[in-house]
Amino acid sequence: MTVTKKIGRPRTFEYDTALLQAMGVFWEKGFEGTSMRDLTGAMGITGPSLYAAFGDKRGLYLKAIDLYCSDDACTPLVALEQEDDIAKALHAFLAEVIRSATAHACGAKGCFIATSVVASVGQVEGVEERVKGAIAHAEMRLTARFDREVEKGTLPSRFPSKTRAALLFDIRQGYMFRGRAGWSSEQMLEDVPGRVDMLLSF
Amino acid sequence: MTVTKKIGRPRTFEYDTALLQAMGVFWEKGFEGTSMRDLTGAMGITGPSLYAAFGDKRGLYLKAIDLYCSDDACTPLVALEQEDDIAKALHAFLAEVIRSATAHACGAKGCFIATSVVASVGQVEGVEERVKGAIAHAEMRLTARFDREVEKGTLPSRFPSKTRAALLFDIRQGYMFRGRAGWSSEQMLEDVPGRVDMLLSF
DNA sequence: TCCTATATGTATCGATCGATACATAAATGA
DNA sequence: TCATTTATGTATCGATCGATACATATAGGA
Repeated sequence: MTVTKKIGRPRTFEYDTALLQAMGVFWEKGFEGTSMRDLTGAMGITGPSLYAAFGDKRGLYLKAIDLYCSDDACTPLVALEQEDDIAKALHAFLAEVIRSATAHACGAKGCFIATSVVASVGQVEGVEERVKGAIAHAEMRLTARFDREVEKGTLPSRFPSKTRAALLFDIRQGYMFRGRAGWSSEQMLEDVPGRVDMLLSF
Repeated sequence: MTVTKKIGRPRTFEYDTALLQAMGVFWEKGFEGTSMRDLTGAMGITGPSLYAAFGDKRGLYLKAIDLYCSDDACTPLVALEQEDDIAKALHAFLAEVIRSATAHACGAKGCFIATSVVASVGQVEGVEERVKGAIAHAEMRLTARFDREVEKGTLPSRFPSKTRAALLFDIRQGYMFRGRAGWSSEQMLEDVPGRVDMLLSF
């Protein structure tokens, strides 16, 4: 990676770190519930610096959403893709879903998209398309994981990867919702094995 | 029902109707995103009347949540309970879920609790316990519906009513989430039959 | 017909909202 | 060295926020 030198006074804060802090605040308080004071306080920068770097409050919000949806930000998906045994992979996926739903690094509960951003659909321009994109992206990766097993021969060729991926995704939403509502991870982990069996049945 | 006459000047608006209007606004805009101006405008009353009748903004919000959770406010549950044939009942339940997720009477999409109120958990005192209660209440009714079939003998005694009810509830959350994100009812209705079969398998 | 109790409408409160003007600081390029 | 460019810190903008004081209106009870 080349360090491109830019003219002008350099930033005294890390862009990505500040964005991550902002995401945490939005996650917990929602778009309207978050004030500029909340943001500048958590990000450790002043108002003008925030506006110069991220545009306005909405721009920062959309950038936080994009950050959450990018790369390996979704740890359950990463867990699903890294484990070769499909049953273990599904268990790892759901366990990680439950873990992140009850105790995420940023302190908030649930899923940033599913239990926080979703409420701003129709209120903040640019959110709906991003949520739609997040669903499509996640379901694509889930489907691909099932397809991998079909190609390996572990699952039959008639296995409905797409519909099972959709079901798995909805199960994920359920756990995220419960997590936000205060359910304990122990409560939710109980029926994981049974659900894994059902997801793989044919 | 006895009409209890009260002293003092009578209200010029209907309490329940105004509360329903308020719920619609909260549903669409969220707690923080809703202003008193939004509320008084939709409810057709002035600020002082609102405060006199509902306490404050938070009090009105909690009363709106209670209204949504009460009685037959949840039309999918009503559909599930009214149909005797369990397969048809499940289909009717999910069809009604999808219908209400995409085109509810109040104009908002998704589920008031699952895609709007959920974001205010931890932000508005009294919300978390209500969301928890709503989940418990819904799952109880779903479980009872499966148990009814077990008692009838339509489903075997070993049928896991409780875990299937939880799965059905999570499927509901998924549809509500997708509805809020802008999915069409046609898209969602596609895999309903397959999911009904899965819910009834043993 | 008063008295009490409740609801309404007008007008407005202080606080906080998101956003910015302005001067200053710190980097590069000529 | 000096012009240009970008970031920072202070101070503050008008708008809107949730909430209320006050006078007035309308009911039942004595």
